[in-house]
Amino acid sequence: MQIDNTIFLMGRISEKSNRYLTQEMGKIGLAGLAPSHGDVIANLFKYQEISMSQLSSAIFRDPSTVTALVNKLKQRGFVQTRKDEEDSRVTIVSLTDSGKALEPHFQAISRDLYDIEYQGVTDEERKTLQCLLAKINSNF
Amino acid sequence: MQIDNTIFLMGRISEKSNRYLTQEMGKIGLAGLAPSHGDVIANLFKYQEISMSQLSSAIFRDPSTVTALVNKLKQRGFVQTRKDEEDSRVTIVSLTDSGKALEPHFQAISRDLYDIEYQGVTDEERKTLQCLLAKINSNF
DNA sequence: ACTAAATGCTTTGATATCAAAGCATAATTC
DNA sequence: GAATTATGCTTTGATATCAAAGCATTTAGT
Repeated sequence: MQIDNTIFLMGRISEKSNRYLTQEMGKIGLAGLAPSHGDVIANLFKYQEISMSQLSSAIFRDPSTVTALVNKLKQRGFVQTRKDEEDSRVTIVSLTDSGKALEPHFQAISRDLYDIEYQGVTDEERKTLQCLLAKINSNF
Repeated sequence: MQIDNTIFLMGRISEKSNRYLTQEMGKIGLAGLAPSHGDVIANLFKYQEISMSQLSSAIFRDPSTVTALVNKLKQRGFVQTRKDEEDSRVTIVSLTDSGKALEPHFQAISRDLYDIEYQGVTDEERKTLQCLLAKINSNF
C-alpha cells in the first residue's frame, strides 16, 4: 500500500511555494508571470549573460519552453537578447535596466519564502532536511 | 541571497517522480495519462465511490480540472459516473472493472517509487523527513 | 412560500510545459 | 572539401492546469 506520503508532501509544498511566488511577483510588477520566469531572471542575476541552452539546463526546462519564457520577458522589457559572435546559432540573454532593478525585490521574496518554510524548524533540522533531499534527489 | 535550496530540491524530486509515474503508467495501459489521473484512480481504490468535489479536495485540483480528468478516464473506460439520488447536483465517480484491475499494478508502482526514493536512506531518516515535511507543509 | 445565497459542476479562455519536427549553423568524418 | 552528424534554437501541436463565468439545484433568510 502506501509507505508514506513524503513525495506527496514535497509536491504540495512545491505547489504552495509556487503559488506564493506567483503572488509576490505580482506585487513587484511581474503579474502574469510564472515562477519559471522568475528562475530565468534569478539566473541572470547570477550569470549576467547566459545562452538559451545554458538557461535550459539551469532551470530544468525544455529548450522550447525557455524560448517562450524569454520571449515573454523580452516583450515585458525585463531581458534582451543578442547573437553570439563566435557561434551564430547561440542566443545570449541578459537583463535590461528594468530587469536589474528587480534584484532587491527578488532577495526579499526569497527571504520571506524561507521564513515561511522554516517556521518552527531548527537550524539542525534544516541541515538534515537539506542533506536528505539532496540524497533523494540524486536517487532519481 | 539564497538561504538553501530545499524548496528547489522538492520541486525537482516532485517532477522526477511525476516523470517516473507517467512512464510506469504507460506500461500498464495508461499511456497518455498524467499523474493526476493516477491520483483519481488511487482515490477510487480507497473510497470506491466519491463525488467530483470530494475528488477535487482529495487531489488538490480545481473542480474544472477534475471534470477534465474524469472525462478522460471515462472515455478510456476506467471510471464511470452517476447522479446522486439525494442531491441531483452531485456526480459520483466509481471504477469500472477495468479500472479495478489496475490496483495491483498501482501498488507495484508505488512500491517501486519509494524503493527508488529511499535508496541509502535509513528508517530513522525517513521518519525525520516525514516529520519535517509535514511541519513545513503546514507552514504554508 | 419567495427571494437570496450557497453549492456542485461544467464551459471557456489563457498559459506553462513538453515532444516532435524543422531549420539553421557548426563540427566531424571520410 | 563534401557529406554527415551534432548542436542551438524555434515552431507546432497537445495537454494539464487554473480562473472566471455560467448553469443547475439546494439551502437559508425573511
